[in-house]
Amino acid sequence: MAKKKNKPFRPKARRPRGFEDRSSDVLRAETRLIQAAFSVYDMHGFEPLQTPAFEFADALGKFLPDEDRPNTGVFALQDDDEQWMSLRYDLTAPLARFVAENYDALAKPYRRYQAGSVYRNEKPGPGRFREFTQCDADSVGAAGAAADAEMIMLAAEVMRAAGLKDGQYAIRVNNRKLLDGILESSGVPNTAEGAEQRLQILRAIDKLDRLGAAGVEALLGEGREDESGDYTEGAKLNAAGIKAVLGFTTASTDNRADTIRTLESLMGTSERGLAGVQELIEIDTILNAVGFGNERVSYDTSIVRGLGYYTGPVFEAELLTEIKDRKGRPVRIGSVGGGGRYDDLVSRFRGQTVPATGFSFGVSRFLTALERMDALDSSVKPPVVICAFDRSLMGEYFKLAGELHAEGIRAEVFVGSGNVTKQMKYADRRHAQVAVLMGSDEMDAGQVTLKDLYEGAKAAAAIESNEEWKSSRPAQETVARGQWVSAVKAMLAG
RNA sequence: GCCGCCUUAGCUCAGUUGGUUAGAGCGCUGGUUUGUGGAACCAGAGGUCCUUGGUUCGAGACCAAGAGGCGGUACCA
Repeated sequence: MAKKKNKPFRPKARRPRGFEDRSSDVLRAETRLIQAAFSVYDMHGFEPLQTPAFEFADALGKFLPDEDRPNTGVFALQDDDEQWMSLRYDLTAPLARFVAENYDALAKPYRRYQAGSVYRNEKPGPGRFREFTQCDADSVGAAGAAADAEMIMLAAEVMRAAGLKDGQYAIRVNNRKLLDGILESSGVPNTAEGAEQRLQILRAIDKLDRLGAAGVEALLGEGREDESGDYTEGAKLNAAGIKAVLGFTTASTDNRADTIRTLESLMGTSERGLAGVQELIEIDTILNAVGFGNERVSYDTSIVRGLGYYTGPVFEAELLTEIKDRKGRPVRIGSVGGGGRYDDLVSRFRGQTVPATGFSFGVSRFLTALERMDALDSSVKPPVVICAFDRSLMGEYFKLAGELHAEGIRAEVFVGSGNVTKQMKYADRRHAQVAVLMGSDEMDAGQVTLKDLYEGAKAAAAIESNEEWKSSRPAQETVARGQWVSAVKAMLAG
C-alpha cells in the first residue's frame, strides 16, 4: 500500500446531514413568502418578535437531554455554568417563555408574529431537515372563539398573500372537544389516564388519507403490521368506540352549516362535545359576517393535528390543485401549515392557565407545494453587467452602475480580473441580458456601447465561422452617454 | 427506531473470472482570439475508487464493521 506522504491537512468541504445550504432562488422565494405573511399579520395589528435560537432546556419543556438519549430530539449543550441550553425546536415554546417572563408588561391579548430557524435532532427524511424555517402568528390571553376565528381568517389571508387564488387552498377546521365528547361516551375519560390512549387515537385518525378506513380501524383497535413487518400498537378501543370514532371523522361535509347540524345531533348529551359545537357556531357567525365562504374555510372532522397539546379548535391550511377528483372537488396536495388553541403552555411557568391560539407554517414545505402548483413567481432579473474595459476608468464604471441603480435597475461592475473575453463569459454565466462596454474610445466620444446578449445568442445560431461572429458583433449598439439609461431600459423591455 | 437500495473526477457513469500507471462524456481552467459571450480546434488541472480492518503474492473489485446518501415505515414538540 502507498505510504502516507506529508500532505497538508485539508478539511473535507461538507455539511452535517440534515443541514442545507439555501441559495439565490430559494432564498428569494422564502424571503418573499415570509414578507407576504408578515404584511398580513402587521395589517391586523400583530407585533413582530424575535427570540434567541438558544433557550434553557427546562424552559423549552418536555424534551430534556437525559443520560440514555443525550442527543435525540433537541440539540443541547452545557453553558460554562453547567446549565443545559437547547436550540429551539419550534417558536411556540419560546413564545410561552417570553410571555411568562414579561407577563405584567404585555397588553393582553398579546398578538405577535415571528419567523426563524428551528432545530430538531432526528433523522432527516424527504423534505425534512434538522434545521428549517417556521413562520408563526399567535394570540395569547384571549379565551374566546373570536381569537380562533381571527387566526383562521389570517391563515386564509396568508394563502392569498402567497399568491394563491381562492379555490387553490382551503382552511379546514375541527375542534378537539368534539372528539373528546365522542370518546367520553366510548369509555375513554378526558383525564390524565386517558391521555396516552387519546394520543394514539389522534395519530390513527391522522393516517386516514394514507392508510384508508381499514388501516385506521386496525390502529384504533388491536394494532397494525405494515409491509416491512413493523408492528404498530393500536389504541385498543372496543368495537362500538371504533365505529363511533370512524363515524365522527366522516361526519363533515363541504358546508359549514350542515356540518354543525350533524355534529349537534352526534354529540348527544356530552357537555364537552356540545361546547365544541358552540365554538364552531361562534366562529361560523364571524366568518359569515366577514364573507369567508365554505370555499375558503370549511369544517372537517378528519383534521386532527398530531400534537397532544391542542385543547380546542384546530385547523390546517391545505393546498388544492386545479385538477378535480371524481366528485368534481379540487384534489388535495396536502397540509402546508396549521394551528389551533393551546391553553396550557404558559401555565408551566405561572401556575395559572393562559389561553392561547396560533397559526404556523413551514416555509420551505409551503414553497415546495407552491412550486408544484406553478404558483411561484420567483423572477428576479439578472443584473446588467458593466465590463471593466479599462482599469483607469473604474470610477466611471461605478458611476454608470449608480445611474442604473437610481432607476431601480440591477447592475454591477465587473470587479474580477481578466480580459474582455472573460468578462463577456462572466456576463453570460450570470444570465445577464445587457452588457455595457465603455473603453477609452467611447469615453472620449461621450458614448456607451450596449450589447443585448439574449438577441446576440439568437443571432449566433446562424453564424458558422469565428471570423464572422467576431466581426458582425450582433445585437449591439453605441449610444450617446446622455441617452444610455433609456437605451438600456428599451433593451430590457424589448 | 425498523426494512430495502446505493457510494469510482465538479456532474452522469464505465471499469472483464482479483493482475502493472483507474477511464469516458459533459463541465472547469488556459490558449488559438489581451475591444467582445456562441461554435470549432489544441492543451491542462482535477481521484485517500466513502472509511477502517480482514482475506490474498496482489483488492476499486472478495469478506466484516462503520460512516454517508436515497427510498419506505414509525415518530414528529
